[in-house]
Amino acid sequence: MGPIIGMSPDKKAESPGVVEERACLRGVCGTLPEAECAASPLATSLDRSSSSGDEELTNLNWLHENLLQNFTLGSPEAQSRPSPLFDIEGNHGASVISSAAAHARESVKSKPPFSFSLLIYMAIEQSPSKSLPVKDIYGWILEHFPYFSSAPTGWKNSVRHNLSLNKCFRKVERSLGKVNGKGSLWCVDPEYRPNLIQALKKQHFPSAHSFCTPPASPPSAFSPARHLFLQGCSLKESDIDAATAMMLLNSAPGHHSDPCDPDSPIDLSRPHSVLVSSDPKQDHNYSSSSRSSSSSLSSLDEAGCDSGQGRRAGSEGFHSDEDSEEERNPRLPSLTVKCPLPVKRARHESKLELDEELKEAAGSLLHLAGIRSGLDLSKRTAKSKKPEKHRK
DNA sequence: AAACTCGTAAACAAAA
DNA sequence: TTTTTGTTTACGAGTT
Repeated sequence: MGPIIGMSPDKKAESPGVVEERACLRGVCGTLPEAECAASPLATSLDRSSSSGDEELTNLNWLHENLLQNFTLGSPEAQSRPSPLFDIEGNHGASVISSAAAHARESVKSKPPFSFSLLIYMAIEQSPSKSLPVKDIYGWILEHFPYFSSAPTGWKNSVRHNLSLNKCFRKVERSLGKVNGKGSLWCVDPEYRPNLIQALKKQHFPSAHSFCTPPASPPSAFSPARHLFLQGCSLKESDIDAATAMMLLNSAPGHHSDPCDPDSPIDLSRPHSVLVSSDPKQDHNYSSSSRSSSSSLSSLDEAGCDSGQGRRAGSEGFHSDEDSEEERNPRLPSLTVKCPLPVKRARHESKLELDEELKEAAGSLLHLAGIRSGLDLSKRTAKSKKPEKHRK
């Protein structure tokens, strides 16, 4: 989706367009000491490009900081220290820095350039237990996206709506003994994590993706050819790749346990974790059959690991034991259904592929330090080229 | 033009 | 009883 779209008429005033899209920077700054935020070379890059209104770069900044710091360095101590990219560009004038910081402060009220599903995903992934109750998801979003603090409360409805309808999220009962609090915990279905990562990438750089990725290319987000191309022509996707890679690393085996997965820690060598389709239709998978979105799970379905049916046969959600849940999710404890052989082969190949991806991810991160100064600020995605008027 | 995604609103039920 | 949580349906708008 576009960064700031789908607003109802009453929200128009709250989505002042591209300029405020820079406020995504604020999402980061909200979690970092302001001085550090201001001193970020990314912020200075923003400042330098601000006159040209390169909102995409801003998005990049946001993604860069938010993902790299909040996700990868999500620990408090990590957040308290400078970004690993902090020194990339060396010193900049204090006025430039303060200007960027001021700009970030100005744009507190802009809507995040992420869909709710991605916001939820980020919230859950950032939690130590990789699961959150709805209330904490609200809290995380509010904390990192102050826009919502002043937004109409309907966004909470949207969050719940997403949790319910989006296959990427699964409901887990609170652990025994923890009776405090209402409702269940929500976690990211590891099966769909790659889709969300993919969505995260595509959310910002759809055109770059389509341009750089051959139609018949393997689903790897780090194809060597594309990677080389990107190094030559644009930093943007490599940024995203790096951020995504960090998320992948963050989800690497042993990194954390996943309440949704009895076999946690998550093993990215699982087919689900590497079956990253380039099909944008797989980014978000609402289970509602009324939206015909079951077809959007084609690759997973074809892998024999997903029934393609909504998970809601009633309101049992994740814990339904009456429907085809076992077929739908081979990772459930009671599961006996196994993926077909071709899928197993794909697992093995995918694991090798993943290793390569992780290696390249590290390369991308290193690469970031080297070519940031060579940013092609003139390159924009189709979406960012759109007239900056509000929709509707 | 059609299918799709996404955001939003709303109604409703269940649980705390 | 009120609030929160979860589900479902519907619709509009933008995108592909």
